[in-house]
Amino acid sequence: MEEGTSKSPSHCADTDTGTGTGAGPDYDISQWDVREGCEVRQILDRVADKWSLLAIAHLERRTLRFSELRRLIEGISQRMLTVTLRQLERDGLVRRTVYPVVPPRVEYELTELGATLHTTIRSLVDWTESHQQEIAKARSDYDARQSQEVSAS
Amino acid sequence: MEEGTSKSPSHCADTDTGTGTGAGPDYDISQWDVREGCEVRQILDRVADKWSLLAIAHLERRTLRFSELRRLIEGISQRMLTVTLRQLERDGLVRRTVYPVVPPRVEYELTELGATLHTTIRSLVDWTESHQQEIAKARSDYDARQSQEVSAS
DNA sequence: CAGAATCCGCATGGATACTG
DNA sequence: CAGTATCCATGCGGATTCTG
Repeated sequence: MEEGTSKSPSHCADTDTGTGTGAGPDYDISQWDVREGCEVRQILDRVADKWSLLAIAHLERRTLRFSELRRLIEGISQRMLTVTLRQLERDGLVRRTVYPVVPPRVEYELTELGATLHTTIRSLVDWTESHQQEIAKARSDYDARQSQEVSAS
Repeated sequence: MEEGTSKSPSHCADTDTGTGTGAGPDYDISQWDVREGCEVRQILDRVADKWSLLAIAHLERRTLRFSELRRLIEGISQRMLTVTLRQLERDGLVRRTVYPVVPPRVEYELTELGATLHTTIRSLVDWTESHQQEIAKARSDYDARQSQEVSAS
C-alpha cells in the first residue's frame, strides 16, 4: 500500500469532545498543527482533497456505480477513483455495496456522516465560483506588476 | 518557478457570472471538471490547500509578519511559507506590505476578498473537529473488518 | 529579518496489464 | 464491470546555502 497512514489508534487528547459547536469565537488555531500527528489536519486534507471533493459532490445527488463516477469525474484515473473511494469508505463518509452478480455491480452512496459535509463543501465551491473573476483579475494585476518591476530592474 | 500555472488569461466562458447565489439547487457539478482548464478547480485546490488554509486562518485574526507566521504554523518550511504567501497574494487574498527599514519588515494581512473566506473555512474546520471521533471510529471499524476478511481468506 | 536559489528525496498519481 | 498490481514520471515540499 502506498498510503503512509499509520494505523496507530491514537485519537489523541481531544480538546473539545462534544458536538463541536461549543468552541468559542477564538478557539486555538494553532491546535491544527500542534495536533498534527492527530486526526484533524489529516482529515482536513482528505476532505479537502481534489478528487474527494468531486466524488462527494456527485454522490450528494444520488447513489452511483463505479463506472458512473468514473465517467462523471472524467479527469480521474481508475486508480485514483479506487483509492479515493476506499479512503472515503474507511472514513465512514461513503458506503460501498457489492452485488454478487455476474457482471460485478458495486454501488456507492454517502453515509449520514458524509451527507453532513454537504453544506460545507457547497459553501466552499460557491465561494470559489462566485469569486473567480475577482481572483482572475487579481492575478493579472499581480502578473502585470511583476513583469513591470522586472523590466525596471 | 516550479508552478505550472499557465499565464493564459483565459477566464473561459462563465456559466454564472453574477453573485453566484443564483445557481439552482442542482447546478451542474460536472462543470468543475469540464472547466478544468479554467479557474474553478485550480482555485479550489489553492484555497483548500494545507498551508493556505492555515495561513488564512491565522491572518483571519490579525496582521502578521513573516516570522510570526512561520512560528505559528510551525510545521511549515520557510520555502513553503514564501510560496504559499506569494500565491495567496497573487490571488488577491492576502496583502503584502514591505517596510523599507534596515531589518526588513514585511507584514501580511487578509484582503477584503480573503476575509470573505472566513465563514467557509471556519465551517470546514468546524466540521472536521466535531466529527473526528466518528471518523476515527469508522476507521478502526474498517481496519478491523479488513484484517478479519484477510484472515478468512 | 525576509527572502531567493539550488539540490534532491519521496510520495502522488498516471498508464498499463492482469484478474474474479 | 470493478477492481488489483506494477512500473514509472513529475512535482511537491524539506533542507541547505546565499543575499539585501
